[in-house]
Parts: sequence; C-alpha cells; structure tokens
Amino acid sequence: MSTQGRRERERAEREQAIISAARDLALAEGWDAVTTRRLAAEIEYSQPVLYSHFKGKDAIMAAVAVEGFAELADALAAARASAASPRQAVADVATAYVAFAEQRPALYDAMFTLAVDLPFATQDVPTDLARGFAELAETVRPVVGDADDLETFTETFWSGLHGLVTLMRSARLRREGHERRLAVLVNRFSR
Amino acid sequence: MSTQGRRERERAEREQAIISAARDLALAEGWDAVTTRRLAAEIEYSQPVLYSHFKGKDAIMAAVAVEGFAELADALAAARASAASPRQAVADVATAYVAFAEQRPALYDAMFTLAVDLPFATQDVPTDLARGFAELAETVRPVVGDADDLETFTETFWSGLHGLVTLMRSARLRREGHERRLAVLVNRFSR
DNA sequence: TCCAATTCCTAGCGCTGCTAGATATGAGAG
DNA sequence: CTCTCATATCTAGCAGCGCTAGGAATTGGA
Repeated sequence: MSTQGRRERERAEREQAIISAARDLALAEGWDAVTTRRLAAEIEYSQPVLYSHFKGKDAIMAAVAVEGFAELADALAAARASAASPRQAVADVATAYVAFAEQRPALYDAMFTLAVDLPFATQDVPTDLARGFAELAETVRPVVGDADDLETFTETFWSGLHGLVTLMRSARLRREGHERRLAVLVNRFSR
Repeated sequence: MSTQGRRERERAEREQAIISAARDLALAEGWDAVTTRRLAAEIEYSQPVLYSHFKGKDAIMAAVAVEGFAELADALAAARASAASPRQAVADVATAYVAFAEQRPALYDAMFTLAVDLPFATQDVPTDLARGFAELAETVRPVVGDADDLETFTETFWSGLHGLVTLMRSARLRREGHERRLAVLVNRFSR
C-alpha cells in the first residue's frame, strides 16, 4: 500500500515544482513571461497538468505569494530581533521591508498588487500574512502614542512603506531621495 | 485649402473619441474589458485605425492617464482652496486624494500602477502631474518641520496616501478603519 | 491475464494585441 | 470632366494567451 503514499508524495513534489518554476520565472523575467505553456515546459509535463493542481494561473500566483508572506515575515522578524533599541527597530524593520520588496519585485507584486482574490480566503495565508503584520505591530508598539490604537497605527505605517515601494517601482518617485523619504516616514511614526 | 484643416480637426476629434471610449470602458468594466476590438467598435472604425493614432494599447492607457493627472490636480486644488485653515487643508486634500482614487479606480490605476513607461517621458504629462504634486507640496508647506525639506516631505506624504488607497483597493486593508488610518496619517504629517 | 480506474497528452476553442496587403476614397492635373 | 496617384481605411490573418474536452496510455487489483 505504499504506492499510494509514493504517488501523493510525487504529486506534492510536482506541485512544489510548479510553484518554484513560476516564482523563478517571475523573478527573472516578470509575471508576463509566466505563461502556462512555459510553466508546463519547465516542469516537463503538459499544460493540463497544471490545472489538476491549481484552478488557474491566478491560483498559481497566489501560491507563490503565500511563500512570499512567510519570507517577508521572517525578514521582518530578523530585522526586529537584531535591532539595538526599540526606535532603531522601527528603522531597521522599515529598511528590511523595502529591501524585501526591491530584491523580489515580482514576488512583492504577487503578494500585494496582483492576485487580489484567492489567498485571503484560504487558511494558511492569513497565518503568514498575519505573522508579518504582527512583526510590524510589535515593532511599532513602543512608539505608538496614547491617542492611536496599535492596529490602526500599524496599518497606516505599513501603507506608508507600501506606498514608497510601489511609487518608486513604477518610476513615479525617483530612486534618488529614497533614503531621505524612508527616514521621514520612520521619523514621523516614531513619536 | 480648408480641407486639410478639416481633416486634421476630424482626426483630432477621433483621437479624443478613442481616449474617451477607453476611459469610459475602463471606468465601467475595468481595464481588462478595454480591448482594441471593443474600442474600435465603440468609435465605429476598424482596429488598425487605433494604431494610426497610438503606438499600442499602452499608449492609449497613457493618454487616459494624462487626462487623469489634470483632474486630480484640479480636485486637490479645489480642496486646498476651500479649506478653513492650513491644518484643515492637509486633512481635506488627503480626503480629496483618496476620494479621487476611490471614485475612479481604473483611472487611478492607469495613472499610478499601470502604464509604467510612456507618459513620464513626454512633455505635457509632467505639467499636470507636477501641478498635482505642487498642490500637495503647497498644502503641507505650513506643517513641514525645519528638519525636513519640502520635496522629500511631500513625496513621503504622497506615498502614505498612495499606500492607503492601493492596499485598501486590493483588499489587503479592510474598508472599515479607513477614516481612522487617514486621520493617523494626516496627524503624523501635521506637526 | 484481463479489466477498470486513474493519469496524462493531443488538439482545439475563443480570445488577445498587432500588422501586412488589398481596397476604397478623394484631391489635383490635364 | 476624366484620369491618376496618394492617402485613408478595411479585411484577413499571425502568433500568442488561458483554459478544456475527449481520447490514449499507464497502472493497480481481480
């Protein structure tokens, strides 16, 4: 009866191969280059196999995004843990957030601008996304004033980071003043 | 010799008709519904005519975005002009910015998240975009501290607004706490 | 060894942005 | 008034997309 176990394992491996291929291709050439045909060629199976694992291309992107949420949460946690002081932690976490988005732009897109629908309805996505959000919240907790509640404050700070990242990436903001803008944001949210 | 003048005029009218049709269709059904075939049907010409006016679909979206920059600048100017005090102006302009984005989501997308390439290289886009940015800058001028320079401060504030809008629109932030988040942002950037 | 169920692939649908080549239109010359 | 030529426009089609129906191959159990 181990045959069934092997099959399930192989199936799981193939599913992971699809996600990895999509991720690699997206990071290397952008999401427009990630077509179902190229993906199928990459995993050395035919196109319809993809649809036995995922409902469609959007679901594949969502799966890639899920991995991204875990990575982002880890990156933020590491930055917070190694910070010298609570105030420095805010700056370090902000820098880590921006660095994550800049180094994996396609991944960040999948997480926060594309694939609107699916992942937020499932179960494991909220876990990792919430973990990242919690890292952000714990980071700013020491600096949030009495007037604001933590959740609202965190969401607004997050929006600031997200805005900086996306506007710069779409060339609406020049790279040039980035450090200064980030400093202004951190400074404004640190008292 | 007025025939040539008439032709040029008709051609300009047709170009405007293309832009308007694209805009209306995008606002009504989203940019995915704006196909070159539907656009051609809308203006009652064949598809290739579109390509005698614009280099491609992206260029059409860019032209729609250009109109949007002018509208946004007007909306911000109106909000600033009617504000009771400098501090109130910051809140009112922020509200106007968000309202603009929420009421014309497809237009906002064309301006700030899609069509990355073209418009920022031409001449007339910077004009209206710069006008909107200048409105924002003049609004926050009274509240910017001595430590920050106006341009950096404005860009960061803008990023905050953009982040709030986009995260809410992609359902990463619930509509619910929007007013509180906007208040936090305005408050943090008003002293 | 044969059957049935599962797995997988071939082929194709309707759509997209875009374009080459043919056709219709209209202005100016004789 | 007619013919010619340039311009404007359309028909038809290409290559690619996401996705799927139906048949072929493979596999496990009787």
